[in-house]
Amino acid sequence: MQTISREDYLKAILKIEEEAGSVSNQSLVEKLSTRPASVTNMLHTLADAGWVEHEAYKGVRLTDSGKEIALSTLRKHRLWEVFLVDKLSFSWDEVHQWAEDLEHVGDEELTNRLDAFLGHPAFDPHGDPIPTAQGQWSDGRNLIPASKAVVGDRIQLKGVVDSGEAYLQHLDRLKIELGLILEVSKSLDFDESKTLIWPDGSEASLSKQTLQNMLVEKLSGKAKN
Amino acid sequence: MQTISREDYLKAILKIEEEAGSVSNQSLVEKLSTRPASVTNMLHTLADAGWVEHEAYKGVRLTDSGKEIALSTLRKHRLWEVFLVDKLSFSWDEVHQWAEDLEHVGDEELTNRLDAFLGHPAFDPHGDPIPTAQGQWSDGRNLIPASKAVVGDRIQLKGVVDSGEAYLQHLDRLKIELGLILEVSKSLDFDESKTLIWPDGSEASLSKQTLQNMLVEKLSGKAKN
DNA sequence: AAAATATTTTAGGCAGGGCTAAAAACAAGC
DNA sequence: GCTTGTTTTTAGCCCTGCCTAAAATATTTT
Repeated sequence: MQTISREDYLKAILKIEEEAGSVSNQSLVEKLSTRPASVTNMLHTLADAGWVEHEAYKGVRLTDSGKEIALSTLRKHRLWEVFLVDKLSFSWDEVHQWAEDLEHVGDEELTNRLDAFLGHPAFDPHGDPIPTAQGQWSDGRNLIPASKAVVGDRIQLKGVVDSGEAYLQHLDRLKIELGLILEVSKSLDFDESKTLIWPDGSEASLSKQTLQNMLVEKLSGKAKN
Repeated sequence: MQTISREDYLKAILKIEEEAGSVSNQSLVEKLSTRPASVTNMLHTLADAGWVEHEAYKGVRLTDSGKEIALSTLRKHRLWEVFLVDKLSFSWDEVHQWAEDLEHVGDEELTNRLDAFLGHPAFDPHGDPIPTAQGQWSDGRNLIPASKAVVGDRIQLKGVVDSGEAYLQHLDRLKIELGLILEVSKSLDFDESKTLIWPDGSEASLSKQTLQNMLVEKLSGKAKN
């Protein structure tokens, strides 16, 4: 039977599979801020339910039914995040905690109605793609970390790698939000920082770390000098 | 610390206090579909937290802090019900279960934003008053059960006593919804049933039980014959 | 390959909240 | 006042999911 904790584990496993390919207990300890023994415990529970395949000391893989639950939970999470930002006017750094709770509420029917009410959004407030009701969620976009952009590029922010509160607030303070178009004006080999130009003409220098977490699309049209 | 179960108990105690004046363990067993021993257990927990005063074998009363939590939970429950009906187009008999989950999500801030988004509704889809952020919720309306109406009265449905799914679906089948205005055309002493006239001119006879659960307002203007 | 280090599992507890069965307290009827 | 029936409490158990400590297995280093 599905519980909040089990859904959280399945969602974490799905995300780690995407990010890293294979899922170690250690990676779950980190992602879920828990203890190794708790992970082993829960993996047994999930394996007994047929949601994961688990071989001792070897790692874990989602089964089809486990992936279905994980995708559904992720879908709910991201739709509720859109709700909180679009309808209740929260900022993108405030919504994660509540979405963690909301993702465990509602069935497919409710989720689909929420989806329709929100206008079938394709991306959540952090630029992450929202799985469809059929469980599709590869977004087909070709995003690169802003750290890979070179001088002269015009780039548009389409997502973030780390959607933690601290990082998002950092972007807020820099007046960087989803959809913003920036131009790379300088690049320092020394610390791999870059200077960017905002649409209003202002400039600022961003650190390598900040740039690595920004997922951008290179715009075809070059900037005019 | 607040948990889902504790909030459920506090809300149940509040409702029983309103309905019956005093709260017995038995009444909680019925309201929460649980067992006597579970109630005793939880009342100890709630008393230790300072949310209720409990004297063995004597009954239980909410403290101020307990009442605050109960009212806040009830407020969230009813606001989410409005959301589900107004925004996601659920019918009034479908929303209770999800609202039971949603009422445990979010803080005051989220609740107040939801309230504003919904346009500060005063009543939920069953006609029950929604407590304000300050915990006021006496609605001042003077509602009577429809069973008290007499022939010739024009009555408007403003709420229901029992908002269980079965009863609400019964009303749906009769094309009775909140705000509907009916006229009493016949009254049978025999079984205390009454015949009512719909705005479209159709008629139907309602049982005593059905009428007792409908909370109505008598409209001042008499019906024209 | 052996030693040192890191990861995972087992063993055994704990807290929350549910349950049953039996005992205790209260309420009613005779 | 006793007896009967109902309500409440106690006692003891179960399940979920967390934890620590220690043992077992992998991996890395030398």
